[in-house]
Amino acid sequence: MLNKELPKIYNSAEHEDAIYAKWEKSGFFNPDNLSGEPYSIMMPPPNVTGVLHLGHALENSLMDIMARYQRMNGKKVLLLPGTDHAAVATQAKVEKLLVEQGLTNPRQKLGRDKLLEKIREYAENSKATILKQIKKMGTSCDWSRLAYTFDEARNSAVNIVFKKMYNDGLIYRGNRAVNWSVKGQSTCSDDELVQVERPAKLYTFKYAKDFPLAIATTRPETKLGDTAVAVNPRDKRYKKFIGQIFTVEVGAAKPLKIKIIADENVEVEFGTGAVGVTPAHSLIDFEMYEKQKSIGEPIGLIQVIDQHGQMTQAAGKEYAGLAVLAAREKFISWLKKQELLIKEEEITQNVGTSDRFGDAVEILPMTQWFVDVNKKIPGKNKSLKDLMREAVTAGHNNDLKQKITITPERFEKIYLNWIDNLRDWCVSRQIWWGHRIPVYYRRQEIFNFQFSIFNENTNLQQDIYVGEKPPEGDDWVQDEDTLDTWFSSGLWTFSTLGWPASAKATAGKPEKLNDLKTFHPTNWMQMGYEILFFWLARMILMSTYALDQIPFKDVYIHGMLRNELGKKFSKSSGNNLDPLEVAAKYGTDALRLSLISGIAPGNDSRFYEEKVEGARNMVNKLWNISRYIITNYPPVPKRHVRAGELRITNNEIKQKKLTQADEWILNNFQILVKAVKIDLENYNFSQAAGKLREFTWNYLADWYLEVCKFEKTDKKNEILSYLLIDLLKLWHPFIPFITEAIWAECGFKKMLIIENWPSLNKTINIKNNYFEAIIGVIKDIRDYRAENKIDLSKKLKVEIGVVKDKYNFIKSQEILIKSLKTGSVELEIKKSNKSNNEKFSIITFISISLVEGEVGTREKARLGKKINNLEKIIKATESRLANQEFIDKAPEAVVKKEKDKLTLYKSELKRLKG
RNA sequence: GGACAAUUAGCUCAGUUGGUUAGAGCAUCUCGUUUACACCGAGGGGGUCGUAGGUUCGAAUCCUACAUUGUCCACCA
Repeated sequence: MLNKELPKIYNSAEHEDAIYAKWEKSGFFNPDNLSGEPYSIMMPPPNVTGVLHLGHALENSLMDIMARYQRMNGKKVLLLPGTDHAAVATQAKVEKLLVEQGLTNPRQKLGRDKLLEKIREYAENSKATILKQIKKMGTSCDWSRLAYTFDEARNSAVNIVFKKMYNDGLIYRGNRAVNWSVKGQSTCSDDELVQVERPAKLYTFKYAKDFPLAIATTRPETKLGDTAVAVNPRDKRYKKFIGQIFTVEVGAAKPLKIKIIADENVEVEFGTGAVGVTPAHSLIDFEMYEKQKSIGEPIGLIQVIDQHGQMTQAAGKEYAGLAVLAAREKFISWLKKQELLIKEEEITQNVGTSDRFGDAVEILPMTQWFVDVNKKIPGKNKSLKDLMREAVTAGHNNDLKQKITITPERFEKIYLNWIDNLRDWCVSRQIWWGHRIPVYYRRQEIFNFQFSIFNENTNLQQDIYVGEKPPEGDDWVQDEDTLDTWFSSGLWTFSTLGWPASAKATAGKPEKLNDLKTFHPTNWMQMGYEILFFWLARMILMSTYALDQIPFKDVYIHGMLRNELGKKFSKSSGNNLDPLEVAAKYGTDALRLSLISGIAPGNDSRFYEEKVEGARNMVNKLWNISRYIITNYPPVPKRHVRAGELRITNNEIKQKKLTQADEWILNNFQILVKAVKIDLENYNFSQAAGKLREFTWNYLADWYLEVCKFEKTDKKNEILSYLLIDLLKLWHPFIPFITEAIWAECGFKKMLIIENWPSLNKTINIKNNYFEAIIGVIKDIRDYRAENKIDLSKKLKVEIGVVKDKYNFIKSQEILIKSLKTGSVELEIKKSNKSNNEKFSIITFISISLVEGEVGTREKARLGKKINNLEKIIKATESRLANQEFIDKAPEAVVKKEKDKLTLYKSELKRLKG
């Protein structure tokens, strides 16, 4: 009757939404309803710019596997969901949409408030979509703690950290060369640049006829702002010029004073060995400028390009107002006319472009807010860089318990290398969608600030207010700029847990006061390697600095998903696989399983529909196995046995209540339970799933269930129930929906999601099991039939020779050998008089009497091949054992194994030849 | 230019401290609709583990060099 209710094919669409609703209603997604040791994972908040893609689907699968596994292990699990306002990305996207709708300059036309309104509308919409999609993935997160990087609680955290950094002198407003997107009218951090290769012209020239050295550049127009030429101090050709100042007239507003300076980084061999230094328009040159200043040999700084990509007054009357390219042409034609141009060559060059707006960035000197990564933190004698470094090496505060481990290890090196090269982090952005910098100025000062191009002597200290809340009095104006989105994302592990504990965030929810204490540092964080620097680094920075704690203990780095050709999935190339469509077609479980199969930590993997198909088949196989067990072996609840409990006593085992097959499957199941635990704890998701698949399909379905059709014993019902129940638990983290659905079919009232993770059954400790040997016999017969093309209906006469003391045993397996898909077999079991001292071989020979004459030659060929192979191995093994060095140096166990193998193979050979 | 990875069956990938006939899934070929499952079952074929050296009793695994592919960083002024 039960089987009538269960269709042959598992229909995912029928179950998924209902099951998710049931889980949600149960309250088990919320750790407040769980007890035990806390375990927390913060979901990397997806941007509110789009929809769920395969990368998200992978991440959700990984996180949910861990969350469910830990929950079943009796932990108080928090998987905290959230979304990211993704400052630049979102504003850029909405502006683009508005432009497409015909609004030419959204910022100007709409103004701050109206544009923000539009962006908010878009973001909220997108947020709702993506959250719905996360639910669709089956992710077991606590929706009551849903967070957003741009809500009030997170804003308060941002302001407080900003203020703390400011007070510690780690955030400063400085005039530095920064990356500027003309199109986006905003700064970008170094990490936000995407390097694009493109052809360029390299011009070699002299500033003036009598200038002693030539320099090369791809940006001639910036040379109107040169203030120095750098040479290597060991360069014999130029050494004598170091320190000299040359005044040249190149058409700029004022004659340029070019100082020859020394810089170790200039390569003597490269080009002319001399570098024109333009501090205003090159990050490296700006560093030289700062260095010169610090050693008391200052050089000038002349800004010749403005924020709109046009030449400034400083570039000279001829150039002012010209676009960069026009200025370049003009300058080149001037050089030609003056006969100063020496060489012109085509090269390819990498240009930093804005990640979000797509234009090549200009380097401009600007007054911006920076996080100083090298300055010592007051009272710490360590810089932020040091904190970031220590957290993954010696441990935060040199405490190994506060050390972050990165899986796979190699990313640790990449991370440390990045930290070494880190410059001060420019955190201010000139876009509107983001946390506004919590800094306030007096009116007249903001006027100066905005229109001063560069004035080192501006001192605004007394007129600046930095704080969580706006200052009193109405003559204060807030800084127009917003913060880099990573500033708020960096706080994610603790800003989501009620830090800072403002009255509002915790009102009426006393238990939440403890969230931070309970769940921080978080236990596990997973992310793609592409945001290692953006995010991992910044979370470590923020958490160690603000909380004096690491943000998480373990980081798991996953690779990127690529399509079957190895290309990145991208919207523009139209090769996108929509995870939701795939889930609709094959089921969410199949999608999840396929995403985590065949992946190794940190490595990219390819994803294609066939993979999902395979996973779907696995899911369906499990469905049918369950269907069969539930139908034919009454479910355990009816027999008043607790889920997963197997009542087998040592006595029963001794009394042979268990058959060879029973022992074999129970043994292998113990091995599986152990292996899955180890794999999950080492984040080997793919391997754990692989082993589950192997057991379920190849052990349970292909052998044990088949055996059960012929071997009827009292214990079968209990064993099968035990196996099914615990197997469902093991599978649950990977394929939560179908396992929960089957669980309900079993008749359990309690949900699978909070069942206890299977533990090892200590009564099952069986040695000397020979079921593998039975399998060997059966396979031999099948193999023979198939190879010799003998019809299953035709009777096959098989003789099995068995050593004396195993005769009764093999006799007892007669029915299995005859029945297990071996076709029609007439079995004759013969006693061999040999004594049995061969551990491995209980069956010494099988001879199959031939039914038809022509089969003889086929069989001879088949045997010949086998014999050949065996002889080869025997020869190799013999020569290995003849090698004295092998005997002397290899471990005893290895030598013994070789010896055993040799005896085994020799007897096997004898059998085949005989 | 620097760093990191990958290179194993037609394809996609495993291979956990070096241990001896190198595994899986898909594809392919042969056979089979026997009431859990054709989203199935049984069986077969297919790899000198990128190349060349080295270490070792023993190497897909460790070392060196090279090749190819990919990624990241730095950038040529």
